[in-house]
Amino acid sequence: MSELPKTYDPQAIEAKWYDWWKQRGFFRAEAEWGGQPYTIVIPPPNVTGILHMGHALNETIQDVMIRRKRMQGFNTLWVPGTDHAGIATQNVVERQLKEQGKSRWDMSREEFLKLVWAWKEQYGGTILRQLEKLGNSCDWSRTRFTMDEGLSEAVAETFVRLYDKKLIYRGEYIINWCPRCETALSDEESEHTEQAGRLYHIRYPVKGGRKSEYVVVATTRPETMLGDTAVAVNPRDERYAKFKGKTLVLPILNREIPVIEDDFVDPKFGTGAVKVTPAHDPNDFDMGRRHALPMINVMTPRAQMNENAGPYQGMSREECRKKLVADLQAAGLLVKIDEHAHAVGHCYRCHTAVEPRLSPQWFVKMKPLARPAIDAVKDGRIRFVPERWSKVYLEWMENIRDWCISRQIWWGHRIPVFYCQEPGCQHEWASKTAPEKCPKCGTTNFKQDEDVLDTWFSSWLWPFSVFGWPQDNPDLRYYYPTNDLVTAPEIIFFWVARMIMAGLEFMGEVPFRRVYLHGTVRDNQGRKMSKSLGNSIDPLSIIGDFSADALRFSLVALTATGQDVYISKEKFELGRNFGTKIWNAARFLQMNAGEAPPDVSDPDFTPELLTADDQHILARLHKTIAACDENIERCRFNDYAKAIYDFFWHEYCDWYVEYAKQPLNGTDAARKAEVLKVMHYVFANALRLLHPIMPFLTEELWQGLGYTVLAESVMIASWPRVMEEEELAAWGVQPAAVAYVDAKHAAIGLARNLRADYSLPPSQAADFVLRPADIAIGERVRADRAAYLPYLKAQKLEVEMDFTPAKAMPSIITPLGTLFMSLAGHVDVTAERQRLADQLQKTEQELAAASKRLENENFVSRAKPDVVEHARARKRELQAKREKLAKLIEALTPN
RNA sequence: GGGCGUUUAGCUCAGUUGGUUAGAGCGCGUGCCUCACAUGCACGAGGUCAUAGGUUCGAGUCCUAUAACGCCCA
Repeated sequence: MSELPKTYDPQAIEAKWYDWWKQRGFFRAEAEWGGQPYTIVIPPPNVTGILHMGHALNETIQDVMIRRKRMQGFNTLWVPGTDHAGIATQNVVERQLKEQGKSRWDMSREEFLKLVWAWKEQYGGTILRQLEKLGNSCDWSRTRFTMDEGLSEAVAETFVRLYDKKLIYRGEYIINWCPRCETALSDEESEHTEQAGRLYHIRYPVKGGRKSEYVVVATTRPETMLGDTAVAVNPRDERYAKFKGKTLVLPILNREIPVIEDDFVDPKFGTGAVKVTPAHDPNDFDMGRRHALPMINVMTPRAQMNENAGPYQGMSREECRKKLVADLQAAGLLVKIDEHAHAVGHCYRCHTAVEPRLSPQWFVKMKPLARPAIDAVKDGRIRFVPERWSKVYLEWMENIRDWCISRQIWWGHRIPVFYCQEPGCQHEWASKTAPEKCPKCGTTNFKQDEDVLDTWFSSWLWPFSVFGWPQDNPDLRYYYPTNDLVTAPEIIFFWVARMIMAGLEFMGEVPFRRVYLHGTVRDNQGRKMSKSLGNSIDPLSIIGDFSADALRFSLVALTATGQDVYISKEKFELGRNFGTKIWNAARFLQMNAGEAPPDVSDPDFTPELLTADDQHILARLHKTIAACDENIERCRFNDYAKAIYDFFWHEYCDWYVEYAKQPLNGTDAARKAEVLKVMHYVFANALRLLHPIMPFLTEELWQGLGYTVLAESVMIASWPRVMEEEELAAWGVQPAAVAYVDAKHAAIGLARNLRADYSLPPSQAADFVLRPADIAIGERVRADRAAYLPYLKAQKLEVEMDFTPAKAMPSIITPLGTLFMSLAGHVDVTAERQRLADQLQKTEQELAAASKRLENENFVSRAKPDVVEHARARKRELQAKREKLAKLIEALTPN
């Protein structure tokens, strides 16, 4: 046991212990070890991702849960990994190609995928290495990637199962199309943002009518009119009754289109007449189907106008809008342009405005999958924390829409559907493995679907695919279902809901019991941290400046359950300062303990040797253990952090360590040994309570203070067990002694106030006399006298049952009795009398309020008995205080 | 348009089942280099708990309405 250095150097220490833990295999878990499992699967970060504060919070919370369960002796497994992030990863590699003046179309699919894999191998693990810096105790030997062989098999398996159950279908529908990524997106991947747009009012003349006969339609997207195949009005809208059955002439293209009637049209919006563009708007698409309208696509996949756009062919959608509006104006067909705010979908990966586009895509029929997943939450098999998120979940699930799972990119799981190319056969089938021939006609002339699957189609299998499903195996049986899922509310729909559906569909069992949704990490002004705003705080730079422990502690302490957290660099001083405090307390203990090995193995305190202060700190420790347990169980991680912070700093350091200095510097060897025993016991337990949130510092001190006699590492030491009052009493911890120390703290506080009232500098000693409230207290204080002196900055403290000051002395009423302060100089009697009179007045006010309450018949008869009793005791206390104050004032009053 | 959240000290936020005198960290003021710690110690100032009603013996806490801010969905 070498001496702890004067200052704590986290950088070297954190790396050292992390490597050691890993090398000792403490993060590992095996099903065959048995016991009760506790499992978490990591929300797999994007393989292109780098660590940000949101991860840091998310990961720290999981690590807190995992580390505590491990210490509690569960067979604890935390599975790490990444997802392949189809679009994002492909974008990264395509950007690289672009820098070389190339595109993926310059090479074969296979060559391109080789490049992506190479990129993944080289850079893809970045975020996982960053998680190690954070201290994550994941079982790295189980690291998974959604494109691994096993996980890919799971994807193919589920696809084929759903395909064969007719829950996956292909069809031509309006989907969200990203013209930059050139792929379909699911509804969830299209993020709506409110934008200042315009509402264009355009005249559509009636065919064969007079010049004054026309219908004015209002649209936010004039360029789509090139694909119009009807104009719709509400059947009950009398303004348009005369146009019923008429044909209009679409301006510019002169296409003849009918006026149709549809209940969908809101007569109050715009002019009450809407253009119908079935190939470019989901609502129009539905109308188009209802009225069997032609569907004309006017754009290319890159959102340029195509051959159906007539004179605008080749223009971008933006250019087309500009030119078209000018042309309409020139033709006198543009009535007006209104300002109009509307929501526009944007690609969640590249933020390009999404183009609703008609195209053949693959979909999962969600309603049948949703039903059991709704029940699982309704009947409590899965609980959300905070509970309110279950409403959000249920609302979405009840109105679920089919999931577009095909993506027109190359990086991802290729859709395992095959098409026979024989003219007479044309068979379509799904297969997990590469087929050799068409199962129907036997030809080898077939081809596989070109598209890949949405990344979330592999992520939704994560809680069981990581354990080797669809292969039955011991891991899967042992670790599934997992226990807790920790994630952010943004991905309830993307991921959480879908995992629940997949778990129930493929495993017949929920994937996890509880979902904890934490808030978003924001900057000091409440803005989301983003690259473009430049307001991000890099967790790694915080680790560099403060330590991973400081990062973890501060983040968790500042984040209330389920609420967003605002942070700035300075806020991490909270954790750093706390770490420093602990470090110094450890040094103090080590300095006093000397070379002797700590006696922590079996706390066998000698009741006669335990002072009230010893008993008090032991009682508080066990209260703190209970608080830590409860708060972690209930996902109140900030309260857990606060409980251990307050105990360590304010109970142990502020009070107990100060009390301990006297016996430690004294000559009573037995007392000294007993105090050291208490300190070690408290410290060894506090380190364990702290370990989940400050793993590195606690390990350094566990080793440094020699607690390895208990366990090789604090990581695998047993989690403290709460002792109830009776058990503590048997141990020598008496409630009366604990109450006495509470009163002592209050009395010392009041005495310090008194010193401050008289502006006594710390250097000036002042002696005190206590007139105790009763004989027993007097005895206690007399025996404990020495403990008061440093706090009171006093030479002596007398205890006199019937003390009457010979001359005027400042005094204060404390729970222990009346405390008098002797001053070297002259006391201003008038000022002292005024001081006491002020206190008397305040007491009178409180007493009046307390009395009034008790005089209320309704209160006495209706409030709970213990509340009434409490109020009575309070009143008696105030009465006694009033009497005492009155006497003190009387004593100062000249006759 | 529908839903959710937030509103408590100068700032950031706790306040759990309605019950004594509403708490913390930071910041601020005053005094301390007290032999573990100035990344520290002691003391202090600072609150009509967003507003208006209601329920109750009793409301920061429950109900209703309003306002402001934020988020999600359409």
